[in-house]
Amino acid sequence: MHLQAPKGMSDVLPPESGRWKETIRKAEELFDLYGYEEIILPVLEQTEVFLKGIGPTSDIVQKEMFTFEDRGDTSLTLRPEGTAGVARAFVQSMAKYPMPLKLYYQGPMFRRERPQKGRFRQFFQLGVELIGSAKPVADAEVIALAQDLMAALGEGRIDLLVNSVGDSRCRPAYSEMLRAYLDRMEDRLCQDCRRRKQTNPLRVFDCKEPGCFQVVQEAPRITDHLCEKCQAHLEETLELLGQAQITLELDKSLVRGLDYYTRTVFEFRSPALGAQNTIAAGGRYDGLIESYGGPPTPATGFSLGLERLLMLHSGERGKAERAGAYLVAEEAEARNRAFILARELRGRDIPCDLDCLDRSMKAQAKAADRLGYRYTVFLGPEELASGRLTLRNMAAGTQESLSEKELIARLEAARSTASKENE
RNA sequence: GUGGCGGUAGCUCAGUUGGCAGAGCACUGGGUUGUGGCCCCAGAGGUCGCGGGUUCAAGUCCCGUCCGUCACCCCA
Repeated sequence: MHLQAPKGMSDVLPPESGRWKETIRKAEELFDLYGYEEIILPVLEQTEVFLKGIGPTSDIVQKEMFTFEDRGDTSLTLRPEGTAGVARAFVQSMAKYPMPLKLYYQGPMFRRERPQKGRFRQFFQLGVELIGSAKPVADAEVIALAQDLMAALGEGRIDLLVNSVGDSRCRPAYSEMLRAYLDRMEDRLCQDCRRRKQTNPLRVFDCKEPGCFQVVQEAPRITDHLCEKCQAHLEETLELLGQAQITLELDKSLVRGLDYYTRTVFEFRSPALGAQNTIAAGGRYDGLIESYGGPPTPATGFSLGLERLLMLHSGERGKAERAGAYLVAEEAEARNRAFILARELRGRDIPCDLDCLDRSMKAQAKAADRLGYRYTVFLGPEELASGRLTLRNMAAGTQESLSEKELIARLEAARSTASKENE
């Protein structure tokens, strides 16, 4: 029997893992720049958290959650997204914190879907939540932050789509209007949309069937039926984003799958991806925290799919480059010296490595090249006899004979040059 | 949950009307380069996804099953 990772869950191997780490590090730098602090949450929540937050009729809750009974009395679920957990933690422990609260989170999310390009059962999200402000400037800030993330970490064209889905005042009336319209057009809708019409009429806007597309062209848009306050909120948000020189498209058919969204919703999409082309998405959720039993608290945020973001970087894989040295040694005595020298170098923060497979000098030199070390140190028979070591600069192909002391000094000097270059 | 395509060496794949399981890359040893990259020689590496069936004979044909992939559904 072959052991393998569960369906839709993959190992992130080096050197890919290095790119992950680097991307996460840059994102965190940006979060910090905007004044967000990390909240570290459990990967499991009581199932109730997601039922109430995401909505019992949503697909995520209906068929995509990894849910199990914990010793028979509590139903637990692997988190399918991050916002519900943040809201739960807020109500549990942070309701008295000074507002606004600016939080970011990162980690794996889980949805039991059929995997395809850009969609996995375990996927890694980075997200931010700005809690406590109902003002358009809050929406504009998280969108601006997301935009900066795209600019710093994305590649190629990335489109920003924005819309408003209204609030508890204007959305119910609109939903009725839309459903009535769709009822009249029923015979032109596909099977899926006839079902959607009942469960979540807004989603008909997402359908790719040509017939439905035509029907939707003529359909009333939520954006044209917002109440006064939602309308003003949208206009102010767009105004701020315009002033910030952020280019976007007001997409009146943009809707989102999670029930908790109110007013502003947005998505960043790349045409370079497959069918799953949303890299980051989010919006406002003014009712969520109150629905968890907390004080009425407006909030807005977004999350980003790391795998999808990284998929944009096609094939560019530079050879790994390492400061420091690879130590090549032939005979047993030389190998022992290399081992001691490696400890000495590492103690001085100089990266180094050496053979542990008893391989030939040639194979070791090859390894030095493959691993990308800037220097190779040779402890061959000649070096052993003379007591001096050979330091070879791999890029230049030059080398010199040095005492161990001189060699260490040389590598230390090179290390500080290297760290300056990286800044 | 539904559908299309696929599964042969670590990776990418070839394998004829059923007839001894192959190539390139990577890997290991060696030659050459003063000691890596280029080149040359040699070597190691395979339950042909798994189970059943047809056949003298199955990687190849049939059935089932698992896994992967892309799309639908839905979503980061």
